[in-house]
Amino acid sequence: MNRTHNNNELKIDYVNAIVELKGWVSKTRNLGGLIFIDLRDRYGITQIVVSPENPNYEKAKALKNEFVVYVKGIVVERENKNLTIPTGEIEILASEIEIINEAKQPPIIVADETDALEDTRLKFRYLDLRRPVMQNFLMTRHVAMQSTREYLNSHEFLELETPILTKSTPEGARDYLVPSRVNKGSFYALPQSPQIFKQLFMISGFERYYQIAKCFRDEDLRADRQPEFTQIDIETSFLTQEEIMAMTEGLLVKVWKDSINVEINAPFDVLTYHEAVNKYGSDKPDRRFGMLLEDLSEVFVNSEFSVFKNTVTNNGLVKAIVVKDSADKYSRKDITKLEDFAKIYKAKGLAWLKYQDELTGPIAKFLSDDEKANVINKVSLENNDLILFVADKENIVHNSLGALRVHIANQLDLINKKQFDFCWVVDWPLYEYDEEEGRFYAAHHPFTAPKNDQVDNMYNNPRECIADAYDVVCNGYELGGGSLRIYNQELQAKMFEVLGFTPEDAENQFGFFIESLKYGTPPHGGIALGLDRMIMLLTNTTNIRDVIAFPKTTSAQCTMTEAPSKVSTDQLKELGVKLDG
RNA sequence: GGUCCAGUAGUGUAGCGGUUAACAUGUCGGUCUGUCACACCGAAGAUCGCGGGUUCAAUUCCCGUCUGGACCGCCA
Repeated sequence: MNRTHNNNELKIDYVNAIVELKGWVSKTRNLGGLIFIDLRDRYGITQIVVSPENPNYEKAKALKNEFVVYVKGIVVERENKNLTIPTGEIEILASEIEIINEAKQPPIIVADETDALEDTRLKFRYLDLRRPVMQNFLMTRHVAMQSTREYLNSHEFLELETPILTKSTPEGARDYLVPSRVNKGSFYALPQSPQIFKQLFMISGFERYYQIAKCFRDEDLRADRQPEFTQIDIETSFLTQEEIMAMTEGLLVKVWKDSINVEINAPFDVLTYHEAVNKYGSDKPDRRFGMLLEDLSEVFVNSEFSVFKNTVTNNGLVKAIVVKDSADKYSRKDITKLEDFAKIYKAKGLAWLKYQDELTGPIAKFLSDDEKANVINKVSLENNDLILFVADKENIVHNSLGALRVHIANQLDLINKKQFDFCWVVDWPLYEYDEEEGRFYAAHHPFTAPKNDQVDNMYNNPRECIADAYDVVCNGYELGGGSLRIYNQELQAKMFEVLGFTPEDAENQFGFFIESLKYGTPPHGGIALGLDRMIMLLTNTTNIRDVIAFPKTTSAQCTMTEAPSKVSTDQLKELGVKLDG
């Protein structure tokens, strides 16, 4: 009782073959006399037909959705063909039907167009994953992973593993902690990324490493963020930034080709961090549409309009985006909604003008004729354009206008959803300054090297110091990021010093690593690509849960297993852990 | 930590200060030999998330809470 074919295999040239199939009952259509059964497996659907004179007729009548069945029969050409499925020209005249297993009525419709909400789908994920769309997402994931391995293997990379139980570090995301039974009071941390280990592989002389690595970060979730996620983690010795970027491009070209048969063009455009932020208001710009940020600060230095003028004189910026040919599409009420949207990003307000023969809008009366002419000129305003201004501190201007730009592009359907726009964002600042804590943080991570000519800036002028760091961006998603690493022990120690570590702190947290740098460390660098986001792009979904087999909800729970869950007091006692209340 | 949206038969939605709580789909029964979202006829199926309050009366209004989702903060 084995199967001879899968349910997507049998075409017109199999007519008269005796075949045996297995699968799930996807749908039955009982016409009173004739019964049609759609038999589904992961490959596709085959139609079974049973007529009243067939000895299996009663059995066929009893079949319900999601029963697992075995069918033996002869392939025949259909009277009425269904050309929308690959097997639609044939059907199986059943000579034997065996119910392998029955099924309860499923809580969700097992078909591409399910009617269930995500809540229900996640609770019955094993049924949700029977749906062909979901199977395709995970199959694409499989192909992308194998394609990645093929590419990296053929470029002399070694797939090496690193520990899941490792050491907590204070920098970066919150750690998931695992109590140690053998060492009561001590904790392992799950890795946020294998960063230090992959650098140690370089020190060990492996030269080219990769790992499809699970990473864990105990931070709040988003549509594109899960607490455990997968990175394609790569590290190389002796390569330049340009070489690493070219290698990454080659990988992405192959993955896109193998997974969805799309040719993407390499090399990708390269933007500096400053260009990206200034033009797009984002360090991960979506370049599939225009509406770039325009700096109009100079126009308003001496303006009568005090809101703009004061912002400029207080080191803020006045920037704007122009929504082409859309003044008539946005009512005052609509613009108020846009303003509310901008306020989410801390903008104090959203000023606007419409150009309909002349500039109109609430702020028009505050602007001189010169200023109006300057605005029109500077951003090449045309009739029926809408211009939206944010005047604020630099990062607020960029954040709010950057988000608004994407928001409006979605509203007006300006984005070609079939397009893949890749670019690199390079020359990142080495540090970020935290106003509240009055200290510098590593913008990337504390092992990122400053550019060669920036070593002095590292401690003399940290705000301006540029790193050898690069992000690869696709359609507004940060697909991956990497850097050349510090391979000089003194420089690494200096880095910790600028970050506010005492020598003792540095020794406690990273002593083994600083020590390792002393034994002949090759220049090295790498990149990590977010596999889940990559699959989102490949499958054109906007929900990371769709491309992860068993994901968590936004409150970091699994509704199916109900993890996380309480544990027994015995278990806690064994670990030496006491609960607070 | 914060803001916003949602929670009503198995599933997805509608609805309303007083209802026999509606529709679709699924389920069950019936008719039907070429369907492929089969069609048609009929039936069953609801603690209106949970707790409290207002009211003569709450599924409906208010407060709290839980769950799901989107976003801000957070994510070296």
